[in-house]
Amino acid sequence: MSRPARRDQLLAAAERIVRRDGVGHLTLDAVAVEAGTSKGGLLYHFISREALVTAMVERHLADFSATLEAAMAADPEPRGRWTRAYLHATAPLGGPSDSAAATGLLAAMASNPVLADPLRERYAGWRQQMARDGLPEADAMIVALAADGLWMADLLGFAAPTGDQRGQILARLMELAGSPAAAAAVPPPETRRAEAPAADRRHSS
Amino acid sequence: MSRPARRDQLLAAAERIVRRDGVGHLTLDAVAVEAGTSKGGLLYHFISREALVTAMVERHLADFSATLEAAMAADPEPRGRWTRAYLHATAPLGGPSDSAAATGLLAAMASNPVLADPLRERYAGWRQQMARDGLPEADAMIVALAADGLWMADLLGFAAPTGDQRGQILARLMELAGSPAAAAAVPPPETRRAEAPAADRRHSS
DNA sequence: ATGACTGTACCGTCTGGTCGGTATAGTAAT
DNA sequence: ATTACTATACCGACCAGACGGTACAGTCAT
Repeated sequence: MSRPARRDQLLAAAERIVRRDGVGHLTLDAVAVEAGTSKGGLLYHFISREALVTAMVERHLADFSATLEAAMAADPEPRGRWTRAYLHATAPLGGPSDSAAATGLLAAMASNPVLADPLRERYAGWRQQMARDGLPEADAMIVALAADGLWMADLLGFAAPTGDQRGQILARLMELAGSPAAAAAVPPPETRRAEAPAADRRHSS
Repeated sequence: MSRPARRDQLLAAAERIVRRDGVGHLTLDAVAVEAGTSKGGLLYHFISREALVTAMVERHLADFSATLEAAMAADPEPRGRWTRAYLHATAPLGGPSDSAAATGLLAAMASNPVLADPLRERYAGWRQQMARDGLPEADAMIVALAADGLWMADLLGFAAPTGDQRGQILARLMELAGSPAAAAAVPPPETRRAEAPAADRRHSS
């Protein structure tokens, strides 16, 4: 198997473990078993546990950046474009993004907070971009912060709004982010009939 | 030393470790040393590591509830009172609450996500109260989510806005939460021409 | 003396990491 | 085609230390 493909498999296994069992269970053995390989095999691709966690952070960062830039490119209106893209990438309509999510961040914070530094730097950069987005600064920040809050609620299972309510919140945030279409994009509550109850995934363990 | 006082010291030590070194370093030995006692002494007060983490969660919950209720009692205007109190308790003006913070939540999520269930239940209850707060639901939710986002930024060190900018954001959130005073506190954008660059704002409340 | 509390030695288990070895594929000289 | 050699990918036994937890012997105010 090709080297990058194998690395991806291992990273995916690590993410699955964090999501399913919690950061505390992210051990080399567990990752190896989850990926269907051996600890030796795992350590061949990542020379240490720290290297694995670092790679998880990087992967998460790359995923997020890609989503962000795609959303930017798809938005014709320059004013508030960045803020809307951030909202879209952080808190998508359909609930928690099934992909990398924040497992890397969690893993980093648990073992060594310094490993999350690349993320912190990026974040600081994003904040600066947001200041030049043509929106009242407080409004843009509120949209970003609310997106973060929603993301956290998704991640931790803290009564994250779903379905109809989530749609309304996101529409209102889009409005704050200067989207003229947003107000019209979501019809008033009366028109919208009860949606599918948005994949209720209460994890038990 | 009295029993509850000692317990508090031990919990405080545990919190310090989580904040400083990350959840992964929250071991019985480390907590005992940090608190200036021995593992035996620690285990006398908390029969197991799990009991310690549970107590951390409970402490955090109690702290937060107390702050919340105090803010509620101090607010004469019923409309949006709850939302404003939540904002105040979650994201105080002066930056991250120096007290328990969320270390308990982090510790729980790392070792066993189920331990955070009491928090989840409370949270669900709060959300219900928010729905009966007399505010447009989406607005109330956005305030709460932004508060959560700010709290997270404080906790993880993710470019959390400080000083002047933080003040403006909180004022705008108060406005969204229906506070009539908030709108007056911060003049509209037109009036606010190029402001003094964050002249270290000492928190008044 | 009693009971609340603390210190210390220890146990079994788990964890990150090392290390010697194996299997396979490719290359190139004969 | 055979042989010899090399590089890559992977395996799994093993180790030293850390971990949660137990047992028990103090200590000290009442």
